[in-house]
Amino acid sequence: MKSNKKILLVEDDPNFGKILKDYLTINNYEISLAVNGIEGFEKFNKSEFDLCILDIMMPFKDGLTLAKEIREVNESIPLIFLTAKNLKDDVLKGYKIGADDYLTKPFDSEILLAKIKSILNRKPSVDTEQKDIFEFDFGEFSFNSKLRILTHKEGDSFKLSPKENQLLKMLVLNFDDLLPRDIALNKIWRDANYFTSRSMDVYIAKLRKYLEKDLSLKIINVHGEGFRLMQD
Amino acid sequence: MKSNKKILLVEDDPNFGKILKDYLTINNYEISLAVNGIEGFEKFNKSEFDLCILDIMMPFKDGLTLAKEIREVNESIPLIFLTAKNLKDDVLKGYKIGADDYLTKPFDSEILLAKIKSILNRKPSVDTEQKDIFEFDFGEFSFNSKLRILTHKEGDSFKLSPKENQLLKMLVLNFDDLLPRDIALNKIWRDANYFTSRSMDVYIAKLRKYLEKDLSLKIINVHGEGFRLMQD
DNA sequence: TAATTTCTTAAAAAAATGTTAAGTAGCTAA
DNA sequence: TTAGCTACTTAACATTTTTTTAAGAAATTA
Repeated sequence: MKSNKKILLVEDDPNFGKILKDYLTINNYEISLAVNGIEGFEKFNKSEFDLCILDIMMPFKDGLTLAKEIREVNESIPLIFLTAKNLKDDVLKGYKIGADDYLTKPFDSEILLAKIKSILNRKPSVDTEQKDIFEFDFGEFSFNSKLRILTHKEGDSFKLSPKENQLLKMLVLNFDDLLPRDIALNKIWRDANYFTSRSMDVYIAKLRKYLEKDLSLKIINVHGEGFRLMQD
Repeated sequence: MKSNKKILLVEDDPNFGKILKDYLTINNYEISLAVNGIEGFEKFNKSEFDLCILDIMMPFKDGLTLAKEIREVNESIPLIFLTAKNLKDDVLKGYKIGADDYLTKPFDSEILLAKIKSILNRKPSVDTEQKDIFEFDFGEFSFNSKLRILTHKEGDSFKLSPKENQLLKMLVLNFDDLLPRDIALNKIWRDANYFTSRSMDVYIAKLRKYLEKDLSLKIINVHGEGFRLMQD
């Protein structure tokens, strides 16, 4: 049985990398092996993977930095980190980036295999991402989320900060519909707690200020649920 | 911000269990602590949980056996195992049952927290959230349970509170049929006792007030059983 | 009839949001 | 290097919304 699942393995130790690659190959995964973060990112961009296994400690570009870059391009691909030592800080950073798991070397290969299976067998998640679209028109505004510029018909235009931009983009993508708080927090702030939530409220206030140029547009709150960008 | 996520923690060491429970409680999770597999399964069946943390080594009924029973009833709830030693066999069995993760004692509490967040923040899988119905028509009303708006034909519309909304949704889904009190309490209040029951009565009264715009609709009480939304 | 359950209203308590401003950290240019 | 800029977070206080609790009346059941 061929699993036909494709895994990107980034590991700087060539011996260990080779052995791991062979082991996973025997178990019906298609493995692309990169020896450092730079090569890893190149390979990642060249083809489509189902999972990444990243060593954290690597020369040139470490696994966490690589993970961040990967997350910027693809926000849902599962990431497994390998740590040489049980460095708590690295582990926590990894989770913050959006790791699915981490393993401390030396680890048992069967356990890695079990983890991989467990992750890949998960039901596919809803992909909310719409990567290519970055120009939007709504109300009297046009909004370029790549340049982070919000322009009003009359000529006024605002440069948006990264967070303002992401939040507005999510609101616009869900125009007239609910943008759940948790979803936005986990996507933009990568964590949902009291403080990130308050921070989000501050950003909502900022966006409201921009949008008040068009009186027909409103960001309304659905108490306890989230926000909704709508037009009368 | 209240996370309102409910976790079933099954751990036979009372000291450790208590400390872990407190730690997670501080971090805004609602914890139900059971001291063995038998009690764990009882608690699991009594209310709705978002996640289970199971110690493997326990008297009477070990964590793996409990996990199997839980899986028979609920095939998607995330499971985290705690193992006293790094017993490979247990770990593999755990994954086979459908564990999301395991942690070897002693573990760092922050890491457990990161894992919990990571698991709970996963995007909802396709079959649960996405296909969810949230638009209903009944009597002279249309009801959007996502935006929590109940609209009467004449144009009147009400913003519903989260609890009003959930309760109405359950009534509508069981239109003309009995909605058992316990079911609703466990689902919405996540607990069935005297106080939640009184609270539910209050909400029933509120819903009746909204619905009286359409005289043909009624929420009738089935004494000792529950409520029934019906139309003459 | 006594015990239990439900109805209703009001008040109290808890939680979430709106808004402004101060604090902080990182970056950049003089 | 410092001063200034930007983005973001945190604090503080006001306000709104939601939920719980209490308590007496009414209804139902045994």
